[in-house]
Amino acid sequence: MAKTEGNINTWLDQIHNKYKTAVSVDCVIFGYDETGLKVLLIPCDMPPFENKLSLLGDIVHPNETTDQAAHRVLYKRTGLDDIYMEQVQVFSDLNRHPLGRVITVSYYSLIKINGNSFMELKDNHSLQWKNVSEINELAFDHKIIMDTCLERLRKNLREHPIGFKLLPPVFTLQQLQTLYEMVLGVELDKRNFRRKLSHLQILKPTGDSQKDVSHRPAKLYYFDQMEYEERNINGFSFGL
Amino acid sequence: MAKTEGNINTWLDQIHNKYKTAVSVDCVIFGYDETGLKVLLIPCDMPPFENKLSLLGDIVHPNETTDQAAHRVLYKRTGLDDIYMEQVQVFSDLNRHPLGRVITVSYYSLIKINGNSFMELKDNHSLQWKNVSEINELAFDHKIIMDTCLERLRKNLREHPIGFKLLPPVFTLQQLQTLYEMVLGVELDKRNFRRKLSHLQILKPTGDSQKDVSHRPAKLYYFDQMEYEERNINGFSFGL
DNA sequence: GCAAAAGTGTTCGCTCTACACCCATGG
DNA sequence: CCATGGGTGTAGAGCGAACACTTTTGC
Repeated sequence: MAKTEGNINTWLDQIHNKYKTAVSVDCVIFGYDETGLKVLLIPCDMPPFENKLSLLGDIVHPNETTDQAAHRVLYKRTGLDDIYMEQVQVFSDLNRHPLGRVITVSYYSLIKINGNSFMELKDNHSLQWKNVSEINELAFDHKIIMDTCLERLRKNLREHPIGFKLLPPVFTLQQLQTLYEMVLGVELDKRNFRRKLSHLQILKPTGDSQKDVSHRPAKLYYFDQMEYEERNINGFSFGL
Repeated sequence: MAKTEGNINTWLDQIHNKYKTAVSVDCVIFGYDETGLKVLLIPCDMPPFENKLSLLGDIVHPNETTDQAAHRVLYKRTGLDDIYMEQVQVFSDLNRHPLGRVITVSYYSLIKINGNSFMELKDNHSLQWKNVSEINELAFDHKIIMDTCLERLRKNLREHPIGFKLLPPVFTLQQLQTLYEMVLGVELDKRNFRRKLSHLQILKPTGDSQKDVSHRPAKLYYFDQMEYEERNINGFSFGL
């Protein structure tokens, strides 16, 4: 795009001087294990929040979109790319950041805690997974951001097949049901849950079963993305 | 919030110098009349888009949130406040604005075209309503923004009772049905539509009927917001 | 053989869908 | 009395909810 006329070209300069605003992204990185839904947090070193935890975020660089910034933050901290991410909402309260005007774009992402060894790979000595239910306060307005993203996650979990993104590539039906129950905070009927999934035809058995369990071993399944996309051109509802 | 340490305080200054970014809002203002769903547009005077129409937008001021900026834009152009508005999505492509980096937050709002006399009241000589179906291109990336907001509107129209916000305060069931059909692009069964609304119990008859029509006059209804809020603590689906 | 979790069918009520005729008014 | 849109009921199919017992494995 051409930057043409000089007098128009002063426009952005004026804006930068008059309206000093920084733009950041904040990532609510959800993970899941058998103890519940977790969020990846880091200690905050900025006054007055020195003793609080905060979400992972950064200023948006001049040569990247906010989506790219969010992926960059995630990659830098975890070494993971190709991760499901969704833009949620802008937070722009005037005093949300102690150092001045920072408008932030929030994202949530879903990653598999187990099966990813990033915990050892990156400079994440201070990163920690914290159970969502145990998070009472965070630095800045990050608690509100987290709650907003959690609501969005719950809504999307009911409308789209994204729950699998929190589980290992191969899982049992019971694991999947427990995930839904924990994230949505509801109890589900085992038979109804299985019938619904079986009807959707988006899970495929691997042929394998659990090993080394002291009870009847459960069959293992994987989510068939191709099958889903062919079958659900116009989306569907989980209706859970 | 305290701006404390000097060395930390330089942080935002550095950011402003290094990451020159402006933040704007763009409003997709939907209106509706019997000819269809419309969007309020204004001619663009910025090269290279001089002959195109654009959405209504503005830079976010230092003393306002993006929500407030969106309401300000709407009020300044139409004289209307207390209007339904919803934040939709951030657009941040690097070259979306010819004068430099402008990250924009998109909103849509719903207003009643008839029954509002703002067309004469404000400096809107150049504002125009344009049918959504007739909009093929807009300045900047505004067509994409409009399409995104339209999708969001359609989704919300199915999940929440917001259709009334596009109609006069008092309307017939046929008007309401036609609105749904036009915005969603589907045909609805008259009897099923009426049964569903009657079951929801959120429309109340005014007791009046249409006047001066050369056929049986239709009863007039209004949307009872209070009734809805009491009845639907956890929301509901229109399921259309 | 016992503990522990896996796996499996049926009934009931509700909601969605499809569909056709009489009614009230103005001219 | 005719033209125009307003207004109404019913039957069938599909979906969600509730509910209990048998199976397979490890120890």
